[in-house]
Amino acid sequence: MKRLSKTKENRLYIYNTFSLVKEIFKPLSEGTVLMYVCGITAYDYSHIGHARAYITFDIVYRYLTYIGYNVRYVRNFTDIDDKIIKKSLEEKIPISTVTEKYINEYRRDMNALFVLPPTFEPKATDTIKEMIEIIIGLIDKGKAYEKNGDVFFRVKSFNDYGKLSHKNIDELIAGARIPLNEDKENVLDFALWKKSKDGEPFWESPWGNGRPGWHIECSAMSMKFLGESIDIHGGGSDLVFPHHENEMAQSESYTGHKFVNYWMHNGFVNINNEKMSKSLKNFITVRDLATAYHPEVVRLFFMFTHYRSFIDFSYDGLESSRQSLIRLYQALNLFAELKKGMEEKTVSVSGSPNNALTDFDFERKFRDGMNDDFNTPQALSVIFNLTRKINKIMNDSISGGVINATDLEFIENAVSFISLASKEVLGILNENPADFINENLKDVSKTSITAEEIKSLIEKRNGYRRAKDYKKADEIRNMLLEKGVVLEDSGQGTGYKIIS
RNA sequence: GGCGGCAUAGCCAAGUGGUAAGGCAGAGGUCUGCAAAACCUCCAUACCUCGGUUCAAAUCCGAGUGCCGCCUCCA
Repeated sequence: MKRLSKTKENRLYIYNTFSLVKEIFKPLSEGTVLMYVCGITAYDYSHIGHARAYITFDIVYRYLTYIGYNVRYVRNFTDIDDKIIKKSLEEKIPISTVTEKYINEYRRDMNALFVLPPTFEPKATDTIKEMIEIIIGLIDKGKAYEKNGDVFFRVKSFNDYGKLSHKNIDELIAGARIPLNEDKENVLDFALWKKSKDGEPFWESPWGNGRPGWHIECSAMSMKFLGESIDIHGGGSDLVFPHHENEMAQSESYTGHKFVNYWMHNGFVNINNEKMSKSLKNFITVRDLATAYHPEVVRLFFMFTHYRSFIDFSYDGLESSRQSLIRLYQALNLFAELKKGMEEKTVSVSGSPNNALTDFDFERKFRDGMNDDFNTPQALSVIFNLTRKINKIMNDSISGGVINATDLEFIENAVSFISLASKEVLGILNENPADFINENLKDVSKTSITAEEIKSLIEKRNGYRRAKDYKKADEIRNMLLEKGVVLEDSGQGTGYKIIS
C-alpha cells in the first residue's frame, strides 16, 4: 500500500479488512459518518473482550467527532437467539426478562467504562418487519429460497462471497465442518429465517411462524437507521467470518450496491496467550475487573496496544497502566499546585530566561498518531512526552518561586490540550486530579485501621518530630507501615497512602 | 488440511527503507532529620535465525524456527 509520507498529511487513514490496507478515509457524505458496530447478544454479563471491542469503537466514535464529523453511530442488541432461549429455559424466566436484564447490565458496564452511548441502540426484535421485507426481496431476486419453513441465502448466487474474509468458496465447501442440512442446496447457505420449534418464541411470516437468523438482523438495523450504504462497520475480528461475510452478501444482493466502505475489526483479548472462552473457564467479567481497577486504568491498558493487535490480559499490565494513569493525574495536580502558588504569590511570573519550549505542535502530533488508523500508543506517547516536559518546568518553578511568562503560556496550552484530548478522545482523565489521587491511594478498606486512627497517629508523630524525637516518630511510622500505611511528609503537612 | 497474523530492552508496546516513541520495573540524583512521594537523568550499535536486494533494512524479498487466530456460537 501507499504508506503515510513522513510529512504526514492531516488525513485519517483506516485499515480496511476488505482491502487489507490502510485507506484514506472519505465518508459517503461530507461531514457525516455512518457507523455500525455489532453489539452483544444479551444472555450473560459482559467480559473484558466486550470491553475492548466497545472501548475501541468508542475511541473511533470520539475521535471522528473530535475532528469535526457528525457521527451517526448504531450499536445493536441481539435479543433473540439460541443462547438466550437456552438461558430462558434453564432459569425458567421469560426471554424478555433475560434480555432486559443483560441489556441493563451491559449499559451499566459501558457507562462505568466511560463508553459513550451510541446514537441508536436498536434491538433485533424491534426490527423483525424490516428483516422480513429484506428476505422477501432476496427470494424475489432468486438469492434465497424457502424450504419447510426455513429460508436460506443462496451463497452461490453472490459472486463475491468470500471477498471480505478472503476465503476461497470452493475450499470453504470442501472444508466445511458443519453437518449438511438436508434442506440446504449448499453447505455454505445460511439461514435467513428459521422455523420455530415448539415452545420457542416466534413471529408470523410468509413462511409460517419463525424467527430470524443471526446475520439478517444487522443488515436490517444498519439499513433502517443508516441507509443502504454506510461508511464504517465494526466488530471483533471473530465476526469477519461468517457474520460479516454473510451480512455483506445478503445486503448487497438485496440493494444491488456496496454495503460498507470500511470494515474495521479489533483484535482479541487473550489470557495467558490463549483465547478467552467460556469453555476454558478463563474469562473475566467487566464487573469483576471494575471492582479492582479504576475504569480509566482499563481503558489505558487497552489503549497502550493498537486496537488490531491481540492483547494478552495480565494484572501486571493493568498495574503498569495504573501507574501511568497516576503519572498523568500527578501532572495535572502539579499544575493545580502551580496555579495555587501563583494566586498565593509564592510563585511569581517573570521574563527571565525560560526553558525554551517553543514546540506547540503537540496537538498535530497527537492527530498524526490517531490519523494513522487510530494509533493510540503513538498518540499516548505524545501526551507522555509532553507531560515530562511540563513537569520539569512546573517542578522548577514551584520550588524556585518564579516562572517565565513564555513557559507559563506553554504549560497552560499543554495542560489544556492534555485534558481535552484525554477526556474527549481517549475517555480518560475525567476525574478531578486531587480526588483521583485520594481515591486511588487512600482506600483504607484494604487495611485494618481507620482514617481517624491514622490521622491521630500522624498528629502524635508530628509532635515527636517537632521535638526532634525521631526515634519515637519513626516507631509510629514503622508501625503504620506494617499496617500498609505509608506516610508522606511535605511542606503542607503529612499525607499518607495505602499499599496492599 | 486451507487461510491469516505475530516475533522489538527485565516486562508491556509504537515504529514498514535513512540509522530504535512511550509506559512499567530498575539504577543514580534533587528534596527530606531519615524515609516516602514527586520530579529530573540514565537504561536496546540494535529489532527470532540464516541468506538476498539496496549507498542505506527492524522495516523489502526468500528460506527456516517459534507462538497465535480464523475456517463452528463468539467482541
